[in-house]
Amino acid sequence: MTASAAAKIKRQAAPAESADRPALLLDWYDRHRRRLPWRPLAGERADPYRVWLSEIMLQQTGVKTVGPYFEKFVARWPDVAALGRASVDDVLRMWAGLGYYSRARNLHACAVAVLRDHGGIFPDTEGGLRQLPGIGPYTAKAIAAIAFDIRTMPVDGNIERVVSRLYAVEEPLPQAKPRIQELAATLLGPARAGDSAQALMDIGSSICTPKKPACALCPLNEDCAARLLGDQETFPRKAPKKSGDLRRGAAFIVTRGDELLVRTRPEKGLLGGMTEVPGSEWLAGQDDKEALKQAPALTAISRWHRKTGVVTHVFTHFPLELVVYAATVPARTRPPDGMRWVPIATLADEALPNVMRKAIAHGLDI
DNA sequence: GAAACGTGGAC
DNA sequence: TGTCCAAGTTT
Repeated sequence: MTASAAAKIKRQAAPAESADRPALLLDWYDRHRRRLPWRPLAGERADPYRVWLSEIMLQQTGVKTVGPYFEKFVARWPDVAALGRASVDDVLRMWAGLGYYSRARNLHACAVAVLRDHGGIFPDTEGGLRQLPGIGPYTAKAIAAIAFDIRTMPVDGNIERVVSRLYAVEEPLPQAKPRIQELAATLLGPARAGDSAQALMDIGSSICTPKKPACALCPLNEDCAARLLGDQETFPRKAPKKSGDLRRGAAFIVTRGDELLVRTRPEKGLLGGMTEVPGSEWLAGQDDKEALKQAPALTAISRWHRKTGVVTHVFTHFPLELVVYAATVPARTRPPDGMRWVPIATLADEALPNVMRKAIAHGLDI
């Protein structure tokens, strides 16, 4: 067999090997990368603090949502030392509305640990990063690659989708995670690991989208297995997820002049450490009358006024329906144990999750 | 390994 | 309108 014949057979047998995917990826990134608040200009060194902060905020949260929060945080706390000296309550207040509030606690705990145990300098290894609160396997790899140019491939939801399509991975998620991690790592070149990962993320978010991917624009389209099958949208395979049962409860809006009665939720669990108005438990199959029995014990209240309609909210694992009861009490009425009065005018500064903002708006007719 | 953990946007 | 998805971690 001649050399050219052998080469032809090889091309046909293994087209994936004919393209230098890592180089294609980096070329594409240099021309099309998104400009984002936490990304340095091309060629500039990444700031580990900004990389870390953005990675924590971006966990299960969209780029567009994170933008304003990221700007607020870096304006108030320009480096990890400043954040480490802040109070958890201040951090929680700034985080309010972003969701997944344990991230905010872990963010603060991480800043404190970096300050106390590492002299205010982030560890520059994957293993060192992994030890810090709020930094799991993905985030450790992401910071290592993006901030420290360590040759490792973080795999997020975007990269999972891109890689599962590129190789037409039939195994469903989450079982396929180890396999996808391996395949993703083959897209790493000899250098610029962070840019390789961010190239895949950008492609995943703007080209290799969940619905109707724009394959014509993809630098890896020539030997994408899913595209060759004409089956792009069906990857990644995943088992259907079950939604939780509807839970019901009551929220109690008690006003004393221009002040509102609130309390702080326990540190652990749903909306941990956040501010709320007093309320009943949230249970499946609970009715209004049952929920009203759990109203705060205030003898000054002569009657509850049930507001028309309900407040609905959807959490990750269950939908919620809240009925709202309102009442007013005289000036100088003492708050029940564990509760406090806050001026309605300063509610914007409270660590109020969105479900509570909805309930308060409904109860106050705002 | 599965379940808990927020919220908003897109279709 | 309901469903899916978004730079996952913790228990």
